[in-house]
Amino acid sequence: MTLDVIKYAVRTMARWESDAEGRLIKAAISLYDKQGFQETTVAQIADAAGLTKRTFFRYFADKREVLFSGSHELQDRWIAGISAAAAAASPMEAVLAGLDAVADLFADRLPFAAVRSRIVAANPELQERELIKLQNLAAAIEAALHQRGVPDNAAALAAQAGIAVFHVGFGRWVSQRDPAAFRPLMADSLAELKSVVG
Amino acid sequence: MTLDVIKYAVRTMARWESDAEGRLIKAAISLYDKQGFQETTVAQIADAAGLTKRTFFRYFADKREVLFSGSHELQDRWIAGISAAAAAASPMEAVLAGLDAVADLFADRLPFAAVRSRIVAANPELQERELIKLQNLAAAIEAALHQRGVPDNAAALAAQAGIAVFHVGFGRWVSQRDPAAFRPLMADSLAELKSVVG
DNA sequence: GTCTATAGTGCGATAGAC
DNA sequence: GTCTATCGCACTATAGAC
Repeated sequence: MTLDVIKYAVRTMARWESDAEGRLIKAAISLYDKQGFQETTVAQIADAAGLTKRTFFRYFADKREVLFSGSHELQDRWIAGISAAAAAASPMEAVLAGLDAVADLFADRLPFAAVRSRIVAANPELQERELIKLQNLAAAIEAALHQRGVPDNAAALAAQAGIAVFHVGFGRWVSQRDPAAFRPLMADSLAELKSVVG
Repeated sequence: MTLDVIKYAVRTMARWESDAEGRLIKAAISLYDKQGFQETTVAQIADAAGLTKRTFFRYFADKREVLFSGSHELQDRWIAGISAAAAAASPMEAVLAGLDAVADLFADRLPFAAVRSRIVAANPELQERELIKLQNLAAAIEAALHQRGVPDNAAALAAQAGIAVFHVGFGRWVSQRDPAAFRPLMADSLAELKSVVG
């Protein structure tokens, strides 16, 4: 199955450049960073990627979504981490197992994440999208906790607490230089949460 | 100065119906609820309020903002509650003093809030706007804590924790019938947060 | 209040692989 | 001929400029 996909990619490379989606993402980030999000048109992005506007919208529902293609994988890993947590783990322990499971995802992406964060920070529209992605993640976490038998309120609050730890920790991570600081910064963020609510 | 304003209001009441903003809000909510947010045009709202499209945009930056006119007052009260908290109060205690201070704001608005919540829940665009308003509130809380001498990390996490409690508690409040349940539901939400992170 | 530029959509056409 | 990725074009809606 995987082999077929690779074969197909190689074969089609002659006709169409491969990885249209990846090229669109790269072009978009580069342009958003260079000249601003609002100032960049979809036509410019498509052009830079050697594609057309119509193709851009085949991959992304709108101009913002191109910066959030990774959110699915983030969510999948987090949920998988929760499912893999020991049955005896508390709701919060399960949520933190999910957070630990996503750390590897970011190990080699600090430079990318930093640029992306700058772009998002400069644009309210993008911040809105980022927040709803985090809320979707929270909802998925809540559902995963439900499946472990965690009651409504506990699931909702544990999910929100997990997202708060991630959100704050992530902000710290992209503001510094060490890619490996991801887990320690998340641990700091969690410790601080425990300290303030405790 | 104040007298001039009153004179002006009285004079203009004859020519124009008073409280244009309030009429626009009522008209918008009624139409959004009846026929959907996307399906409602700004022209329809203005028409129902006996005003023009141009006037709508003088009061609200866009079609969504009309549902968030109360956010400023919410933020002001919350911040005032924090500032009024005892100097000896912990960061989280200060945040909760702010939360307590906003309770009165909602005492007589449960029917309105319930309709509004239904509208927002049915619309991703509106959810995005709601989330960024909550994040702005979190940022304001964080700043208020800073001013009390609370260090960065603690301020950020206490603010996020407060918003999480409010967000979950508010969702429960609009799902039931008792307007007076606001404070008890917030207390439940807080207790659950303490339980899961503790 | 009119005009322009752009976001975003619907639908059919095309280019190439099988 | 069938399938898929991409393109072309015409269209609506709207935000912003004048």
